[in-house]
Amino acid sequence: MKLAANLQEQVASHLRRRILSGQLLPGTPLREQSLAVEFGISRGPIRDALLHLTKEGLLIAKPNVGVRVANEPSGFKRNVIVHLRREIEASAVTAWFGTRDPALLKRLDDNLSLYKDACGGSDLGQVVELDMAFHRLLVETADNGSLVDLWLPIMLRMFLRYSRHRDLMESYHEHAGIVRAMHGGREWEALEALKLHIV
Amino acid sequence: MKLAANLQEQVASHLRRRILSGQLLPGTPLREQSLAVEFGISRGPIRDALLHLTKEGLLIAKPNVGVRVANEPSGFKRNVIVHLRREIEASAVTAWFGTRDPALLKRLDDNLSLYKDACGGSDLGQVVELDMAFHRLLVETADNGSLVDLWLPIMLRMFLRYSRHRDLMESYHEHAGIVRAMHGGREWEALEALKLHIV
DNA sequence: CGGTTGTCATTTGTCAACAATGTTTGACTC
DNA sequence: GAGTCAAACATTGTTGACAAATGACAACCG
Repeated sequence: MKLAANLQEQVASHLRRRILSGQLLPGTPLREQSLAVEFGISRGPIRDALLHLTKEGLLIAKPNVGVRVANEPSGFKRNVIVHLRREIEASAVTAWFGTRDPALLKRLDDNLSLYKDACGGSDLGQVVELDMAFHRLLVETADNGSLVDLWLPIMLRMFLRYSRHRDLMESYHEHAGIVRAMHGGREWEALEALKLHIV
Repeated sequence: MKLAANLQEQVASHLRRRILSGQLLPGTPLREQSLAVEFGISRGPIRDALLHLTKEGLLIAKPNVGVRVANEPSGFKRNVIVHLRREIEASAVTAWFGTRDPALLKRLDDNLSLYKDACGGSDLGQVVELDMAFHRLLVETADNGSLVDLWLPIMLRMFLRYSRHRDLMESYHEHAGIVRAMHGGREWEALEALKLHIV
């Protein structure tokens, strides 16, 4: 985890985690002034952070009224999101099989062992963090990470209902299966496992 | 064109148009202070607007340094973007064929006639505007427009190289072909025309 | 001469006060 | 008692001043 230099990023990261871990439920309003006193800073950086999160799809904003935590996507929208994520991550994995850079495998292995522990524990925020980190690693490797900014808002919208749709340990085994196929150089198997994992 | 109440939106729209129409080339730095005096307002709303456009992918930001107009996506990234746009817009059109609401056809027809004129003229900004409006109409109809915020940043990134990759009049005929198939209730033909149009 | 350090101008980051807008409350009318 | 209006409040929008970070360039040292 890298710590951001500017307040804006710090606030954004903090709020993002609180939303994704379910501490802030959909519909909860976020007031600039309250957050400012909570973080002990002025409203400026708070505004920037809220704008960030709004564009990422985690908050929705109404002019002159404020922002609140976004609702889970509808079934229709979620279905589209699933296909988009598959498209992006599959493209990245396919690209990796062109190079088979072992550096990625190392990082995925490291992530996996942490993820396994987290799934056993009770810190949902940690689980979300590592799950996202895993997929981010996949996306980052392709084309100098050019897909990340495309992928992130899509991923985040999907994770708005994270807590409700997953058996954590099963999720770990799916990750492990993907990495195993990559280790073995079995491209089709990796892509298939990835596709089945993203639902 | 709807005029936004707050300065932030006005600035964002204005800059967005200048970028998409090619008046601001990739790499061009945008300084908060300069823009503030140019628009005759303070730096606050400018900041917000730049943050907006950064999240939309039109600008890239470096902390403590500033923003500049983003480069065209790489070939690899562009290819992914094409698939994402196809997925989103095809989903929307498929959903429309479930209802066949004639209101959309009316709006598309109106857009088409304006678009035809624009493609004949020389105002590239106008052409871009109407082209985006056409596809936005498609996306907006499905699921109460829930796909728009997903679709917009993807669309915008693709339009960063708008001027270079299109014969305008041919683009018009492709739009017309899609609408024709929708009028006739020929779903497969509409989807196929859409897929061929997005390249 | 190559590299390093210090200074300076430029630009973004942060802040607190003020203005404008939206929402709620409560009196007033019918 | 239901509806309407206005005033009070809460919240976001905007502003200008100040602080901190960055990059360029010149002076300095090896």
